[in-house]
Amino acid sequence: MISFEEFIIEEGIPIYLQVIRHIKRGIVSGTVQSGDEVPSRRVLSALLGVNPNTIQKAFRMLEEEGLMESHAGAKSLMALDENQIARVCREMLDSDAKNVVSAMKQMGLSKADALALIETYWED
Amino acid sequence: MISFEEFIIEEGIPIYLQVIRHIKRGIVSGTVQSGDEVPSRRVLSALLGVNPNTIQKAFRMLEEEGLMESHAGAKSLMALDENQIARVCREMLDSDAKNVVSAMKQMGLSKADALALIETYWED
Amino acid sequence: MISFEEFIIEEGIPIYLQVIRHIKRGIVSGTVQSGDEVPSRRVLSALLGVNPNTIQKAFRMLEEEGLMESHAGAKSLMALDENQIARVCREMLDSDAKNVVSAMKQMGLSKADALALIETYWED
Amino acid sequence: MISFEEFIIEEGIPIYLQVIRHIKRGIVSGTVQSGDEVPSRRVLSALLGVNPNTIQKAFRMLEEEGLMESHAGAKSLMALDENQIARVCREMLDSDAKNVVSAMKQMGLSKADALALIETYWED
DNA sequence: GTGGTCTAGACCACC
DNA sequence: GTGGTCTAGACCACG
Repeated sequence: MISFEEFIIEEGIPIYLQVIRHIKRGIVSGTVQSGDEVPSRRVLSALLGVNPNTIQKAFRMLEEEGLMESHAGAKSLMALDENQIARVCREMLDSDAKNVVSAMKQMGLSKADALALIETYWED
Repeated sequence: MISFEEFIIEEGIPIYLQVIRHIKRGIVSGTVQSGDEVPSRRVLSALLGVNPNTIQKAFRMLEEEGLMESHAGAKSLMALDENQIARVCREMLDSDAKNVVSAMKQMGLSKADALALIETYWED
Repeated sequence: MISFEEFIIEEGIPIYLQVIRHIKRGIVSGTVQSGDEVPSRRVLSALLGVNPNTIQKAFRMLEEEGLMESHAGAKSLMALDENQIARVCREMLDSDAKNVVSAMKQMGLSKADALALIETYWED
Repeated sequence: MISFEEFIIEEGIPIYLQVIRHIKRGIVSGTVQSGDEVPSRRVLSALLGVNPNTIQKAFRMLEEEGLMESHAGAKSLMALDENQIARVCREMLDSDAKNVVSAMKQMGLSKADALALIETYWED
């Protein structure tokens, strides 16, 4: 069962995108694997305090991307092959790294300063 | 005059928030200073290819935060004191650093791996 | 035993309503009479390829309307008196006739055109 | 401007389908023509007493079917060519005629009885 | 003012 | 219990 223990909703970003991102990060870390069971719409929406439809939208997009399988009346499962896992890893790491580098550069930090800053926050 | 040369609109995030973020990052980098002139709503909306109302919304929120001053019929100017600059720097760096550290940790990267990844992307 | 030989499920209308309508049309035609046996939930759900709960819902509404009687462990039977038969006939014919007349009028057909159209389709 | 004067919501059928049907019947009757203006989402939803999204869904499907054109910030217009008009006419008349003939036959009416019934209701 | 999207709650059919 | 759909209200960007 995929965990949403430490999931915290951020403001300003669509919740369904945050749910997708959470699962994809789990794929990258290896804690989410093919065949893993996904919490039901009702359970997860109650856990996160959002509407079941918001969860449904996230799951539907994951299904359209070919990462999940849903069948009416049955549990939803992750369905990942090697290519998909590799693609997700590449996309997620690329996206986050690019974003933070762009932000740091815009704020005038040197590479050394940026790395030092991130190293500092790592200990939190 | 505050520059929007390299400003690129991202999808999925409200544009007015991106405009605010751009200016705040300029404050952090020092390229935006107190007294600097802000492009007019009309000019900036044309430059970015968005609606003047969207720019208006960003400027209004910056005014409410006390970072900008607008007067009818006159140029808008940045109005920053030391405390505000310090606050903005702290908030922006804190936010971006926390986000990337959280993301990397969720994806199971070690500190060394994360720093190496970011270092790689810095050269782009 | 009430027949569901020619029953075909339409999309976009709740199935339990279609089941109720099928039985009521049988009442109008006289092929469904008081005392007639109703197929069991299990048999009918298998025949129509739908879930037993869906049939259960249709039967429960027919019971609440006083047209059917169910007893635990026994066959369900139609229970119709003259008033109910008359009411069902009136409601069903009235509803269908009104609907088609309204539709044809909205589509600008003259009475003669509408009657000719229906006459054509009758031969199908 | 397309009229929704005599539009009455029926229960048991999705409202957005009823809105689509209303417009298509207008196309059949010729009261809805290419280039005709469509009431805005807000105006129509208020008029019918439903949610703007329900109207939006109907309009979106009409757009996907190629019968309407919508542009953000601008009025929506009907966009019909001869082939589309012919197709809509055929589909709508066919559907309504088939439905009523099927219903009347299931209820055991003869062709003469059915025609007489409809003729009676025409005068309403 | 316009249309587009996100979030929310209720209902349907299925297992 | 499950997922799928319909209706509802608020917000965003646009003209």
